[in-house]
Amino acid sequence: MRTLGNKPPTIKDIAAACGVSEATVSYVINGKRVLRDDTRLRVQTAIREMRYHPSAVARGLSSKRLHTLGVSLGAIDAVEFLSHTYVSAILQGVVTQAQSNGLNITLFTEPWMGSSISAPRLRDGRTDGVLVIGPRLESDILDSLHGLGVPTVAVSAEGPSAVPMVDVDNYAGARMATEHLIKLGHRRIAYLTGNDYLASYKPRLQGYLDAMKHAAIPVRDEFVLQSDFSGTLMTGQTIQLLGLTEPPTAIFAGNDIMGIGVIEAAKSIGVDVPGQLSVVGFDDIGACVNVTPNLTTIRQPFHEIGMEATKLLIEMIKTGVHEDAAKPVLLAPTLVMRQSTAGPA
Amino acid sequence: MRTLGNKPPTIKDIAAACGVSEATVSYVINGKRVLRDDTRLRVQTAIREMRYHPSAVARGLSSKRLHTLGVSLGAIDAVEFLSHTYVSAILQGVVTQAQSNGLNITLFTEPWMGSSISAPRLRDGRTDGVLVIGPRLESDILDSLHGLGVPTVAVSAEGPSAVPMVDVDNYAGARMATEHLIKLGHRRIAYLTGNDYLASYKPRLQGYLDAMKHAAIPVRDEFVLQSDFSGTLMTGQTIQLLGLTEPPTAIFAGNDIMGIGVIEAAKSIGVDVPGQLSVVGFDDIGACVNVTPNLTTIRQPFHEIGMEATKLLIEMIKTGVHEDAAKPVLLAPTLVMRQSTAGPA
DNA sequence: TTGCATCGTTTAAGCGCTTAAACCAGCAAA
DNA sequence: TTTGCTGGTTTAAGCGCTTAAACGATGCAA
Repeated sequence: MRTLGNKPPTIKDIAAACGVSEATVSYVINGKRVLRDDTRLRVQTAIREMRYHPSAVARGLSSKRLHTLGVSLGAIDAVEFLSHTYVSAILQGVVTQAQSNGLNITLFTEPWMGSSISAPRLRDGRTDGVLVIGPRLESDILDSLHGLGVPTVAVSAEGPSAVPMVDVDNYAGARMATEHLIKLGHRRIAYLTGNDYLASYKPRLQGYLDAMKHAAIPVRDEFVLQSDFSGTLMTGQTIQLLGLTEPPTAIFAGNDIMGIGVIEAAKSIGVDVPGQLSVVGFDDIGACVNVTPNLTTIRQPFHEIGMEATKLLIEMIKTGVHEDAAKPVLLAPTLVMRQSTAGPA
Repeated sequence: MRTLGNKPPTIKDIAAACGVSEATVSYVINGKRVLRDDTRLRVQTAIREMRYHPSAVARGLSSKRLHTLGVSLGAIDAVEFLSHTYVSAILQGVVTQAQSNGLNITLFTEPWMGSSISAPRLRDGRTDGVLVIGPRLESDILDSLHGLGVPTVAVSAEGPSAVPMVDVDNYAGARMATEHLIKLGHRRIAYLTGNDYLASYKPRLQGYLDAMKHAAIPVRDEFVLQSDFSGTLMTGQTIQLLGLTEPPTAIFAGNDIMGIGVIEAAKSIGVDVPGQLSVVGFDDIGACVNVTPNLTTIRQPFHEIGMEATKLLIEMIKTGVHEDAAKPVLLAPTLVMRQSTAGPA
């Protein structure tokens, strides 16, 4: 047995050991004042020898900065959310940027309980600002945080909002995907849209619709389906689509998970991809290259999204201001052509 | 333009608004003393109306608890590390457990710089304890934290150590995998081991060796290769193995990424899996079911590992003690049979 | 009536830092 | 010799909480 928490040295201990005041030690640490060389050296040595490190908490209390950014995944269930590879991909970007600015990341695990309860918690001094990833559409999290004056940046949220936002250009991506199919000669193109509580799917649907319209291809009602990530629903819908008397020759899936699901479903009923059916996804998650055929998709620059959002947030924290209703930063998607698309039979 | 950070109300404001002392407000919040009903109600109302939430930092300073657990991915590069799906899987377990205990998670982004620099930073009051995931073998992080009295639990670390550890039973898993192949009739079984700075691969190798020994199958030197996650090295090694005059009929890969790489490499040179070559992986990451054929593998209970480690850590923090040199907690792996293994040709 | 719990609340110290303001040589200028 | 700087350091207040200890008002037994 061993007792934990033998108390770490404080600034007082260092000051005493060196025969100087606490203020002097503080100035040595923060370099905010010129000190005599020998004093500085003496203090630095003591710090090293006594393995002193200032308490972030005490520091935070007096300086109002904890050098930590909060990430709220709480708008929807944090655990489930983390399981989506795209969330970890964004998180990687966040960590990269935070790391190079000497900041740590705190994951808020509590689910969003509405502005009156949750918002104040995100302002409890633990973090200098908050990054909100993929808030549910109906959540008031962004406005609440903004209202409380918490530096906030959102990723994959619905605009316009007073909070700066970063996202891939969903509209452009969807249009790109659809136009790719049209260019290949497809005209019967179906679209599978994702969970309706996420912001990304509206502009994607619009991109699909506009691309069709622009090519003067009428959109059939039965070709636009609301799906979700669950395999069963997706499989059923794919089979249903392919069972139509005039089945689509191509399916644009709102994300890769669905795209892969479509491929599996098609294969399961003996429909050849891309021979009889072309499939395009969205996101470019790692699994795309593990399906046969590899999934053609629209790549989201997740890492950049995370980095950019974090950069904006750090900027806000530093300057202490931001423009109301800044335009969303939309990063460009790219078409990644693989093996799941070809001309129609 | 808008200025951020309009100051949140403090306990003082609430006290003033209610005409009571700050202590009373504190007691209302923490319930550590009996108060008259009307006082309590009055304070609670004010708290709600003024949207007050206590500063975690101030609280942390006086009570030495920030209700936050630190996760150090810093032993190796945090960003790269996060990209491994198994890290996010463990993280999910950590978040699950933390969430149900009302704790948040802080990701430490700084790489490990040696005990004298990094260890004190992890004791800066920002977190109540630290979870170290997959420290590099040569790192002294565990001993340093232990020496400083920081509540610490390690995942995927090498034992024995004074720090409590949680991991899958790597030895049992590897042995299970190898025995599965032996049972199928294989005798020429190769083993591809992973990066040598991670703790998991030693017991896995030993499990393989012992299984072979137990079956009285001599292990050929050329069948045991040190590989890593990079596709190029793996591909080359697979092709090299299959090019031997007496090639292996089965390959046990130290993890799924390598296992999938082996399958791809085999397919690329026209070797049928599992017809001519059986492959087993380790981990059971999602991608296993996206390869053709689906990868047979040893499943690690990542979620449970994360949960268990977090549970231990919370326990340590609560009690303030832990036994020196506790036995590592090893969770049971399971064999997941899919399509990449069959009897030898 | 006095003494003594009991209950509800306040006082005040302390957590470990930062930082404006005060202080105190030592030195140059007048 | 006095005055006024200047550079180096200390003083002390404050950040927003928690909590042991003190306090005052009641109620009750002796």
